[in-house]
Parts: sequence; C-alpha cells; structure tokens
Amino acid sequence: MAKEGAVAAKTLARLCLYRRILTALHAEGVPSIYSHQLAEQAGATAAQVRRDLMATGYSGTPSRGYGVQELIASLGRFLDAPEGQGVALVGIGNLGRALLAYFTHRRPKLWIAAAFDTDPQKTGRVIHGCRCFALTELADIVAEHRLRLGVVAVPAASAQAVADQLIQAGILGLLNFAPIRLRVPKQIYVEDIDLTMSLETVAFFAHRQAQMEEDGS
Amino acid sequence: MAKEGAVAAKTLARLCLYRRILTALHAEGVPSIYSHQLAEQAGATAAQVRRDLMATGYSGTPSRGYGVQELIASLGRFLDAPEGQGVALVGIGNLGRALLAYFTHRRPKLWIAAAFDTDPQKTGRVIHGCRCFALTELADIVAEHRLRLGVVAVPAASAQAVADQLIQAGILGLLNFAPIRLRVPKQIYVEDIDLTMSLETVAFFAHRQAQMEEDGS
DNA sequence: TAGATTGTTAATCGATTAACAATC
DNA sequence: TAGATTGTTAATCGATTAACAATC
Repeated sequence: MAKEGAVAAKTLARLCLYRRILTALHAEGVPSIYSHQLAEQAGATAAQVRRDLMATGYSGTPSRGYGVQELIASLGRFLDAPEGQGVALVGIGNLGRALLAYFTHRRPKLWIAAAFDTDPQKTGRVIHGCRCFALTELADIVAEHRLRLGVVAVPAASAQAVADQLIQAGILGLLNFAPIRLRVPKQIYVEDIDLTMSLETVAFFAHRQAQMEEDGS
Repeated sequence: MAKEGAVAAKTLARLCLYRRILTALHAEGVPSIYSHQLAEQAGATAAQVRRDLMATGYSGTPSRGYGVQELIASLGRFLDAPEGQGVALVGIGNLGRALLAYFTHRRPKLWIAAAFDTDPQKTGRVIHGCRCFALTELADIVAEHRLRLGVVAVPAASAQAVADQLIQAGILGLLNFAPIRLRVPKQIYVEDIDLTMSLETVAFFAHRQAQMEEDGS
C-alpha cells in the first residue's frame, strides 16, 4: 500500500512488461518500435505506452519511434538496482519450492539468495541451487548478504510473524503469498499475490458468463 | 479484461477477502460485525465495505451491523456457483504441482478436476489427488466434467496455444501464470498472475526506499 | 513539403472519499 | 431519547482517454 512518489504501481507493472516484450524483439533484431506497436503487444493503449515511457526519461522520435536497445537500457537504469538485489524466501513448502525454481535465472538482477523454513527436514540443503536455512538464521543471513527483498510463502497463521522478522532484519519490500493483509510500517512496500482470491474472481465471472449464455439461449 | 456488468474486479477481490475474514470470525463464534471492524481487518475503509456488501444484496442494521453467518451465506450465494466449479489445470511443472497442492480443499466450491501436460512422464498419474492427462484429452475431459475454469501454468511459448485449446473446449474463465498477454474472445475472463512482474515491482520500490534512506542519512 | 508519430495539455471516466438523512 | 451505524447521494481524486502543437 506504500505508494511511493510519482510512479504508480500500475505504471511499474507495465514498464516491466514492456521490457520483456522489447527484450524478445531485440533478440529478433528489431531496431526500433512505435508506441502503438508496443501497445498492441502489451495490451495497452499507445498513449499509455508513451506516458509510461516518459517516466523513464527516455524519449522517442517521430520518425523512428523508440530505439529498442536504448529503451531496454533506459528501462534497466530505471527499474533495476545496478548491483542487483538478492531475495530472502521464507517457506519451503510446495509453493516455496516452485518459486525457487521459477525465479532461478528469470531476471539477471534478481535472484533468491537464501530460503528459510522452521522445518529441520527442509533446511541445510540446496534446492534448485539455493541454500536453505533455519528461520533462526534469518537476521544474520539477511544482514550478511544485504538482502532488501522478502518473499512470504508460509501459511497465513505464521505470515505476520515472518513479515515482522523480515522487516526487523532490514527487508524493505515484500512479496506476500499468504492470504492475509500484513501490517507493516508505511515505508515497506508489500505486493500481495492471493492465489485463492484470483481463482475465485475467475470463478465468479465464468459462472456469470455461463448463466448469461443459458439465459440467452 | 472482460469487465462484466456492474461488479468491478476490485470489489470482487474484496468480497472474497471479506468472506475469508468472516469465516474465521464465525469459527470464533462472533455473531455480528460492524463495517469499520471488517474494514480494519481487510485493509479497506468502512465506506468501501458497506458499498461492496450492498452489491451482494445483504443489508445490515444500524444497531447490530452485519450478521456474520447471514453475511457468509449471502456472499456464498453471490460469489459461488451452487453446484461448485471444477478447474482444468494445464502444465504440471513445478508451479503446476504447487498449485495442485495449494488449491486442494482450499475452497469447497472450487477444485482442480483434472491436470494436463504434453510430457508423457507426467501424465497417467495422480498428483496431490488429481488425475493427470495428456493435453490431447483436454477437450473430452473438459466436456465430460463440464469444466468452466482453466489455469494456464505452462511456459510463455505455449500459453496462447493452450488458452486457445481451453477456450475451444468450452472454458469461460482463465487464470494465467504465463508472462504474456493472452488474446481471447471478449466474453472470456482472464486474470493474470505475473510472478516476475510482481517481484520486479517490489524490487523497484525497495531499491528506491534504500536510496531514499541513503540520501536521508 | 506531407504525413505519421511524439510529448504535452485538456476532457472524460470511474473509483474512492466525504457528507447526510434514515434507522435501530 | 441519544448515539452510533446504515444506505445513499454529492464531491473529490486519480487514471485513462482524447485533442493538438511540435517534430522528424
């Protein structure tokens, strides 16, 4: 909920999406792109793309649009921490392990540096290339590796305690998969991913569509 | 993107959240609740709660607020398909298997009825209680079980083809984990969960906060 | 120059917030 | 009755969309 400064979370999300699209285009050798082309691929409007890109400080030209390579570089300067950022993942259950696999080599400037769990069966190992520690070691490891990001992949009952520990250890941003609203200081950014809620939302609209189709026929 | 009728996706998400909170309160024996109490727990405002609940057709009273049990029932009538809805999951990789485990018994009216993959090593088995089929069997199974919901947990390269197949089979709502924008007919509801984008958003704000703290000190 | 695209400003739209009479 | 909460309407806020001069 901590909406910092001038960049809205929606704009941020779109910028990440643009970069992904541009990276693919760059690999194909595309030198430049117009806003409406990028918009088409991103599911946005050309005006949105132009406004979003202005936030990064990069300008296009009317004749050639935006240079793909330069724009990727500009997005990198805007979005990334130059030295990269390690992530502390807490919760090595089914979801936690899937996230370990998923985020491995997904972004060059973001990696899961350490995973934590209270279950001694799960700690002391290396899973998907990531070392797993006891939760009691959290503060030390976070400090040692100067981690700023945390992923909460534990059951709802322990999520708040885990978030408190992460913040106490110096974490500044959280990606939370637990289906509760975390109470955090206002300078901490929390992004919630609520899998059940998302599926329920889909279920609602699908059920409604089914009813409409029944009524219509 | 198919925003159907009068209920905004944001309201929907909050209603799901309210129900979860209310269910916990009901288990504790709480008989009734005021909007500001529910708002407090949901991270919303009291006015939002009252407006959201009006959409479900249930009314509170000034003296007692909202009856917890009645409200849960009302939310159920509004949100759920009475007969429940089965889900077709496509992609039995790390993420797909985690989702199978996660959604098992998570909501009484929502269950993953069948999982699909192209890899013969993964099909013909039962994982977390769910039968796994070859993707070629998708249309038959979806029709047989009258599935309306699909989860796309395959790599980006095959996501559009999978979505097309699901929609062709009769699916009306999609939960998409692939990091691309799916092209679907307008009556199909798509909810995107983009894990990388979410982590990148957290990373941006955390990096920014770190810089602000450096500048400040 | 002509034409399409850019950055920028004004208008629109929708959701949130504030205000208030009605109610228990 | 007094007081707090409810459902409802008006005002505010922010983002999206439309409009347009500047630019290549």
